[in-house]
Amino acid sequence: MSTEDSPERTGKAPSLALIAGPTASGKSDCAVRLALALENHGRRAVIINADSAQVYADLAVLSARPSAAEMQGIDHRLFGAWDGAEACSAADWAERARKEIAVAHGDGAVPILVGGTGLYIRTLLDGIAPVPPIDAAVRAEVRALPVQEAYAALTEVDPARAAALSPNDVARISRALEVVRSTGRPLAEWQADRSGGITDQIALSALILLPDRPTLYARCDLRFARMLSEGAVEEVKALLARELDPALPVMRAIGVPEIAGFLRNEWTLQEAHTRGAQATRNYAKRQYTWFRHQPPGNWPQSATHDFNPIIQFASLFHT
RNA sequence: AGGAGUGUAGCUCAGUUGGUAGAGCAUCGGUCUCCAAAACCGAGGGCCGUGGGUUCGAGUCCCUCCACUCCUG
Repeated sequence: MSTEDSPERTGKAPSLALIAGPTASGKSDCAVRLALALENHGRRAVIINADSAQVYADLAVLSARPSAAEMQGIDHRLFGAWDGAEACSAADWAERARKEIAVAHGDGAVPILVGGTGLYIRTLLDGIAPVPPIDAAVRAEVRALPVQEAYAALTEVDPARAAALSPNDVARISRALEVVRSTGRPLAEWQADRSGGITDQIALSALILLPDRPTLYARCDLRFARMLSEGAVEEVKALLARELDPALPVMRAIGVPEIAGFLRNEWTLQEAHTRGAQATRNYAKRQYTWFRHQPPGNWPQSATHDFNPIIQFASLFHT
């Protein structure tokens, strides 16, 4: 139900809020605070997950998915929406996020995107090359190749892409190779075009959370320690019992390999703790770099402790 | 106290028959078009425990001292 003076009624593009930042920057908390502030002003809000790990049902503790109490009655979407047995791609996620955003708009609610997966957010906003789904057999075949062979093969079929990549870049080499083999066209041809982006259709209010590095790392350590005391080991035990393909994203989420090693008696719980905390920090640093350089320059940045929804997202309140 | 051993980058360690030092990890910087909590690229950083000796030249050999570890008492 939209209020009299909502953007929809005034003919402006519907609003979309976005809170992004590295892991442990306090995004979820900020999102809930923004949602509550909006509701206090008579606007409904829906929080939509934009994190590639929180998407999996199997990872509640290890992905730091907000609990019912933390959600504080605000609608949350796409949290635990995928079964760990299936891999969620950037385009898969973007498609569902688009739908959730449309539903929210239809209800007169403000969708608030929260997450740390830059590629997902970019795919949703800017769209992505319309490469058709890759033939499963081709994908399996390509991924089974040792890097050097894959690189050599790519040099044959798509020399331009091969030249642009490091011969060690397994992920991108296999992507480029599967695209040519499956579609018959090199990646560059597909990438000449982008589709699916929603930037033109919405009024985006974005905020990037970038706590100072020492604070962020301290929060990463705290976060992993908390996970261990809140059932992370049990969660991994249950996940391992499913005997999924170890190459699946769920199986590689931070904390899973580390705790799995402990459960296999390869190292101690203390060691798993150390490794998990380290992996969290390493990840946070990569995200830091992404969020510092990849988003458009006009997206405001903020240290977490500065967060004040009414000031940072003023445009959502000036209706 | 005696015996043995170890002291090289923030950490774990390599350093061949003596020619003023390397790796992995961490840290820092960066890349990023469909498994991105992925994958990859780059940089900085060492009076080689201390003091002396041998030598043209010592992390590398000899002695002193200091620290730590283990064993025996």
